[in-house]
Amino acid sequence: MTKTLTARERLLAAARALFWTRGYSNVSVRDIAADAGVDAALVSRYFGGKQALFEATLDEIPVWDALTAEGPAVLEKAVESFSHPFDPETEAANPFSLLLANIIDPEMGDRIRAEVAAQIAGPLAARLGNAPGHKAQDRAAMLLAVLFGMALMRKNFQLEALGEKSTEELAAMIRALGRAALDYKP
Amino acid sequence: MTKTLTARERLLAAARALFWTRGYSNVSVRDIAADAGVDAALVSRYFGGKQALFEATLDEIPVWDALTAEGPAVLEKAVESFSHPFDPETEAANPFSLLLANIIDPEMGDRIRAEVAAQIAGPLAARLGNAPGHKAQDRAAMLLAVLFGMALMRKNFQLEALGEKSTEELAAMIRALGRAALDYKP
DNA sequence: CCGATAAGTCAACAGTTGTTGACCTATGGC
DNA sequence: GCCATAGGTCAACAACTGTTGACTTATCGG
Repeated sequence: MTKTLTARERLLAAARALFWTRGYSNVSVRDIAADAGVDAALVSRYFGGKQALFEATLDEIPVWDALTAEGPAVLEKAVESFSHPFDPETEAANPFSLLLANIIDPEMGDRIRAEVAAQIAGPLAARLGNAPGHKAQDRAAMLLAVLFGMALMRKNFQLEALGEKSTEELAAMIRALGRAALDYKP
Repeated sequence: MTKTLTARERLLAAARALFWTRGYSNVSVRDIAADAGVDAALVSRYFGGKQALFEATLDEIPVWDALTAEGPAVLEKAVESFSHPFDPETEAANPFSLLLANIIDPEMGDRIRAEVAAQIAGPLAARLGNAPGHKAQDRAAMLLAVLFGMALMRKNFQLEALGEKSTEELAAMIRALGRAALDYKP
């Protein structure tokens, strides 16, 4: 029976939803506490402070689908994970939103950069593999640029052309750009 | 003789440099005043407040090169304006940095979205023009995704693979993705 | 039933934010 | 010389930030 979550759990859930969408320094501990329905002092009590609470939400990032795929499925999984419809509810649990929302942050930018390098860019390059005239790191960077670029245009810049597109149409657009990234030869 | 700038001018210059790189809510009026070497009260005196000062810096955005070009030169100008080496000095005057740094901001996000739609995405789509099976808005959105995506990977996420690249190498990568964007057919 | 301990509230702290009104201080016209 | 005025400083304000320690309340073992 999980009807009554503990205050700690409610804080963590509220923190994730807010941090992942608005960014670290745009969220106060009082905002989080209010959403969780508890006192703000509990953030320091239970987690040790605002920074530690943010760090705790980072531990909840799931492993990226595309990194467990093989061969051509890597691109297809990557495309899939970036073409879901834009729903503000779901968005609070989207790890890529977290990265975008906090990469600008003056306090957490470095932390996010490290996370991306270690959990996303590095593993992706390793999975793409090297080939003659095909530096894996370059193609990984280009693929990520395409994926995050399309997410940015759709969710943050909210370009009119992308707002109305279905999952399939979006997937086709991202797939076309993703192929160009993976086919790139210097 | 412009040896001694007026306090108003120094405030505007400092505000642009800070707002365009760190983002609106990550900069305090005291930060700006300190950089300008004047009192923070002058921000409200001369501009009417922090928001009005930010708005004043938006008026200094130059017209994007690519929007004055014709035919294939549109892509080439666009590529060029996104492949300059990453220099923190120059960056403070880069309008695309401004857009990236403030699109997340809870207070200024809407303002930036409007700016992009009116000054960038709209004009670009108009310049690309429609053709059978070639919706201009779609291709404009994809091109912008490629451009901003690569800028994001290079300057914000600071991917290792892109840090060492020369202007020509970067231009080649962005050009390859840009072509895929403009060639896209649904 | 009773006391210990966990779970949570409350008020207060010191620091920072944007903004305001009172004040100072050069400069130039008469 | 004098004083009006633009140009600028200073101290203070209310609101908000993260964090702390004292306090209250509920739960449960004996």
